[in-house]
Amino acid sequence: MGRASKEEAERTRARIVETASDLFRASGVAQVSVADIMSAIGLTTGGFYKHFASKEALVAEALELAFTQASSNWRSITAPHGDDLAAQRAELVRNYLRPHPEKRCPMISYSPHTASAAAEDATRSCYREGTEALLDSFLTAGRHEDGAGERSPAERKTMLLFAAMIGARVLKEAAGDAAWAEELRNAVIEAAAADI
Amino acid sequence: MGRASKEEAERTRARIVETASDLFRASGVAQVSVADIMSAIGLTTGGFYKHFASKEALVAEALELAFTQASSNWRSITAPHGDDLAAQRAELVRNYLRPHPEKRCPMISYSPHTASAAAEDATRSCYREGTEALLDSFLTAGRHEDGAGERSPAERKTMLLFAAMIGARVLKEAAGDAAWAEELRNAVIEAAAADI
DNA sequence: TGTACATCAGTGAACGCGCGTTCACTGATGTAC
DNA sequence: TGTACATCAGTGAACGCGCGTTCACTGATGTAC
Repeated sequence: MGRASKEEAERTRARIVETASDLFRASGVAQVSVADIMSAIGLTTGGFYKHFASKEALVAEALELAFTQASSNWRSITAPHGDDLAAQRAELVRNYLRPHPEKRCPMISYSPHTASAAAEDATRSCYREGTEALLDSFLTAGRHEDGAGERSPAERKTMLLFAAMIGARVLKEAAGDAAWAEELRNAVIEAAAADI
Repeated sequence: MGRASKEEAERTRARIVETASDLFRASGVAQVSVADIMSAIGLTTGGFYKHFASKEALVAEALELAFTQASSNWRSITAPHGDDLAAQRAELVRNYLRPHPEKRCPMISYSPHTASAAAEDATRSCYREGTEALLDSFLTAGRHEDGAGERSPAERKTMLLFAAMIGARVLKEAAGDAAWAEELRNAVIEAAAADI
């Protein structure tokens, strides 16, 4: 043991953020303890506080990373469809509503924590900005329209789709298998494919 | 103190469920302790276990009550609009997306708990059935169509709206004030009013 | 109807557990000469 | 370059706290005679 080198320490810090980001995303912030995270990377609990002032301080960084990963994942999904924007958006929705046990959506996984009083302002800002980035990315996958003015009717319909895709997953995750959950999923996918 | 009468005990039990239902709905299951509930009705913690085997057993009953109240609330919203089904549905959406700090939506408040491993099957079934009832109520507010066969295209669009309304609120509650949250809300309301 | 006893709703302290955080300690790393 | 000392990443036990649950106890209610 003994003191770790500067490079090692920096790598440890990064691994804490990466591991926490994955675990929080899979199970939620409240369900994952500091000890869970540290033992997942083979260290003991106490060392955590050499890198972060509190668990909450980690949450903000983990959330930021989760949004970065989600953003890049969305780009990789839309990219193959070139200029066919409706196809891009439809593929995004289809992929979003496919069941992934591990890679859940940060907008959903972190929402209970962020909505609670325990969340610091930094966490909430991060959530706000991360979600806005995903929404923007979703909008440009549906329609090109630069200009910070009013949303076009088409954009407002795309926003409806965005909300629907998230609502469908929230209900699905809470309800598990249910005929209506499958129907909701299909209704959202159909609407995405049909340009509403 | 001493032993309470049968009628009193029955009333106590009912008050526990009512109080828990309100508190869980406002703050989430994990954020409300057994002591919180009991002290809210002026009793001490220990007495709780004369009525329920565990906190989890209460959750299922509280959730059922919350869904019953939400259902009856939805009926009171749609009722004044008589046969104008589009207006019924639009009013439901508008009301749902109005901010109420206390009367949050059980589908949202209970979702983190129900989605977690801590939830018993009874709780999950209750969530499933309660949500199905609200969805059915939302569908018949949008369109009359009895017959358990395939959903009509119009019904599938109404299901999209249902998911969107919930997704918009989840994001709004986590993000708080944000321009895009307001835009999402307006997009969903607009779609409801316009029959999509 | 009156009496003696059993029941059991509610009390409040205690238990056990998990968790976030702290702390004295270790020893390799970094630094000053 | 070599040496002596300070730093500090990581250890692992301990602390404090909140929470779900248990338990011995109280005394009014319910019941059996």
